Amino acid sequence: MTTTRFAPSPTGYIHIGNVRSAIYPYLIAKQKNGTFILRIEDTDRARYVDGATNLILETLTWLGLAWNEGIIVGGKHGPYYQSERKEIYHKWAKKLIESGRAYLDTTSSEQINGYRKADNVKKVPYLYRNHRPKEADLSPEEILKLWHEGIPLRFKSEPKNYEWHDEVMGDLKTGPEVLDDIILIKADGLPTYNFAHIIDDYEMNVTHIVRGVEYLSSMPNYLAIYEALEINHPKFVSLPHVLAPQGNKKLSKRDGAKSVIDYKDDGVLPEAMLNYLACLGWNDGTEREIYSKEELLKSFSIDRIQNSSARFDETKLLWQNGQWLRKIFDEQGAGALYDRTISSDSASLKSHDSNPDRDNLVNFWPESAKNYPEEYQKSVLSIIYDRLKVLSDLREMTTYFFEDPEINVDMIIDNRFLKKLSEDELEDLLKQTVEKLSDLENWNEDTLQSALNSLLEETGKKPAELFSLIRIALSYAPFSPALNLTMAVLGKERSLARLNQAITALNN
RNA sequence: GGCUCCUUCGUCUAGUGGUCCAGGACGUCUGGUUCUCAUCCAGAAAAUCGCGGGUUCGACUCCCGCAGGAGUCACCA
Repeated sequence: MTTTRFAPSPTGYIHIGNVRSAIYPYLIAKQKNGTFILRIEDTDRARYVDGATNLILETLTWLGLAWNEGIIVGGKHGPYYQSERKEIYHKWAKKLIESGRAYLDTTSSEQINGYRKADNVKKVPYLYRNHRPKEADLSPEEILKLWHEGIPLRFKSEPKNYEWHDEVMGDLKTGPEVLDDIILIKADGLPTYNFAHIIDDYEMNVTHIVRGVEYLSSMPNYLAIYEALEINHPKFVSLPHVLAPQGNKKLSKRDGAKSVIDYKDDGVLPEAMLNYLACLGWNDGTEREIYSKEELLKSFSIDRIQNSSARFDETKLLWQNGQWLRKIFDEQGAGALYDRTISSDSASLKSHDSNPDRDNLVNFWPESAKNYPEEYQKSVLSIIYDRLKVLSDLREMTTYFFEDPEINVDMIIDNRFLKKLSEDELEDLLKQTVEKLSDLENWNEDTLQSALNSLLEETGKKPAELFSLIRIALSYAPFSPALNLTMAVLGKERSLARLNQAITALNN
């Protein structure tokens, strides 16, 4: 029976750099019909952040990583908050005291700092075990009698070599110099991570510990504890770091690593996020790029996890998102996408009416859209879905077409087709357009199309240049339905007014 | 500094001794298609496989050394 766990501490949000230690254990457990546990490691009361647990729940739920044992859902190995498991840790700690492998740390922090400095000056590595107090030699009975809250309990290490196997990193080994007397139970009576996770994983029958490589250097100390406790250790799966887009640093909150859940508000689909993250540092050896959760469950294997770190690339994430957007739109219709939008923010979109026609996104247009013919609305709908890269753009895009746009000359100047042209030239082209269109007597799609065509001939510009200019001047949108349709819908007066506005804006 | 890990196109990666003068994807550039913009399609540029030795008929692939990068040395996880 495969059992894995995700064991975050509630000290903040889950960011891109550490969410793979939830995704991979989920896949490992679920593909074998095993158990995926969610345990909260809240033994550090100082760093506890209110609401962090909810953020974790929200993130996992959004990604579709359902745990079948843990907080909220319960299970036979609870409680799943470490802060509620104190007695269990103390029971195991006593076992270590009784076997002579744990002792009371009576050293003050000032003393410890002194040792550290002295060792530094002597250029020898600081190890606590070189400075054990005489109380370390007390008999188990005496230690048990003296132990009370306020005194930390330390592991009594024995220097030796360790060799072990990591499912990702392979065979590893270290020398005796890395072993030290680490704290098992802190002065406040709660265990350290180092001790607590070993006990919990054992009691919860965890078969694979999936965690970041930063724990690798602590491995010998953990192995020593397993040994002293006379219990078998799970398999170790160490995940390489995710690097920040720039530099060579591990992605971390300090460097502005974004919360995974923030991407939800940005309009990234959970399918795309899961797909991208799972494939960052893992692949099945084929050239496949798109995986649903079900497909990941089928293809995933631990031995194909990369052992070098990977850089987070938002561009590729957005590409993935575009793929998924289109996939879901094609397979499930606009309503399915809309449901995902409304769950985050529906500021400028009409709120969910009772019994809406889910398959017709037009129902969710802002009020102002009603002033436009249905044909135009539908055209806008298809044009938007063809171009959508990020779901939240939907909100902004509706304003391009249905609200009065805000003038932004930079959009013209920075346009990839227009930046080759001078501002005078742009202004000239717009003036010619206004002149041509002013003469138009019948203002409809057909007459507009022929007017645009002859304008193209007269100016000798490339279609992409002339039409991009007119499009932006008209709608301030980077794309739009066909120009003739747009102008027909806007009407002569409004179209010309917007073009003239753009001319004025260019002048300033 | 000690210890440990890592090192193939800008980025994610394929590659387990010959089929690799290194393949795919993102991004970039060019062209085509669709009503002009997104998509889609085609093509191009892009890695002396970190460096130096060795083993071998033959190495990106095995061994050794070096360099660079990262992680870790808490009563944090």
